[in-house]
Amino acid sequence: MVKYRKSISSAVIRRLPRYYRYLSTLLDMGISKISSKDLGNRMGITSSQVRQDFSCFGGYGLQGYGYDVEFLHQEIANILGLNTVRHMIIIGAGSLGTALAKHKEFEKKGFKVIAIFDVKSEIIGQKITEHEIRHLDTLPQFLENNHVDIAILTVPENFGREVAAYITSLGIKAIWNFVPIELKTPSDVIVENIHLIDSLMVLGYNYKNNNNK
Amino acid sequence: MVKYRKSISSAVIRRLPRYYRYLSTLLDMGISKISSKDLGNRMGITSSQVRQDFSCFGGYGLQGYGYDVEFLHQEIANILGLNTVRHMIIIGAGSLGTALAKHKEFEKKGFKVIAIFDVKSEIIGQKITEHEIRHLDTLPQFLENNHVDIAILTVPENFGREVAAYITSLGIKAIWNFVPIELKTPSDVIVENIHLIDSLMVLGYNYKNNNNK
DNA sequence: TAGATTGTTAATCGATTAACAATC
DNA sequence: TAGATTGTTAATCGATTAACAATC
Repeated sequence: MVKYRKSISSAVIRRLPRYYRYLSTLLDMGISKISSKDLGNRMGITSSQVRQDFSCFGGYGLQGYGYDVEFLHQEIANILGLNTVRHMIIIGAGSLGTALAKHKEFEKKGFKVIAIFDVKSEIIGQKITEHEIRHLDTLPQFLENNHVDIAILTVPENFGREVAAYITSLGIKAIWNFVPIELKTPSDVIVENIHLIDSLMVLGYNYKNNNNK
Repeated sequence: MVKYRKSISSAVIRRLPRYYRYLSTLLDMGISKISSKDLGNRMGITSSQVRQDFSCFGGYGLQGYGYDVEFLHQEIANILGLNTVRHMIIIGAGSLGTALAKHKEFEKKGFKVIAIFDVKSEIIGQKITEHEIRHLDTLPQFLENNHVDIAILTVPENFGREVAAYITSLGIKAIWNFVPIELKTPSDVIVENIHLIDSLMVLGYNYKNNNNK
């Protein structure tokens, strides 16, 4: 079991999925051990950073040898909680919400969509994959009968704040927010933003200024 | 006209869309001037950072007064190039590609989808919004007749590398990549990643560890 | 003018990189 | 054992924050 008391910097945490992806690839390639130098080279980061990052969690390597790929892969999965199934609901069954509902990769990593909500009466009852779109008014009742870990917020911009306030009032503790606004939530509610337009603007800037490398 | 020689750090650039959003809101509220202190408070950052950021581009404020909201808003739009229309093509007409094609907010900020490509013969010719899905084989010809700034990559994971290599070989210089892989591209090709699963894993981690604030 | 607030320089903080003793 | 490579401490680098003279 992994032990660590000091909180890990978010810079390190944001690199973990990337390590995880590279390690998955190595596994697929049948590579069973790797050094920090080799992994760093593949990922375009320094070996120091690789070792520094992993040592945050207690050190998974063997001096003179390197890291066991399968073990390291599994440990990162543990740290990220990929072995626990997380139940997600989607709020907003527009094209983006629908696309996320149809995305198969999330469930493979333990993130399972269990229901979809909207408020447009015309679409209530329609099916997306195996889920009928439910009316948002039925969410309180749904939460009584189902455990929900994460709400995916894909509502139109002008409803973002209101809906976020509503779902947090019902006890939702984690929001994956696709609405291009900053949500103000109680401090025990985790928000992770995907601000598509921000990302596109940064791309546009770098394209214009050729700021790549 | 804005002048600056030294390249601006990417930390600053990534904050610009956020400033832009806040300034849009202020404009909507009819607020015409704002101090770095007030703006910082609203955004949850220090006034120092606000001033430091804007001073990278030459300083837009007036001592003793603050910043003119409309002017600042316009200047950030200029820096980000939002006044220039960028032509985008979508490669991969799955649910995610389709959702992005239907998204109306991009065009409002100058990012216009002009064509959609895929390779599945069953869907070639089908319409998404006003665009017929074209076969990827017709891309070279399309590029001869149309200016394209940005390619949005929404193909399945196993085709990501191949398709990226193909489109860069055809002269594409900017890729908005939704495929959960690292693209290796020539140094004059800009890549901006949206790694949905990475973001979700970070959310899962913070949810588990309640690492929010 | 006096008060407010900028732009900028200096100080601090945190993250990355380098170095190396420990050890497999 | 000798060579390789870790985990960790120290040095460097960059980004954020604080301070303040300039000035509207």
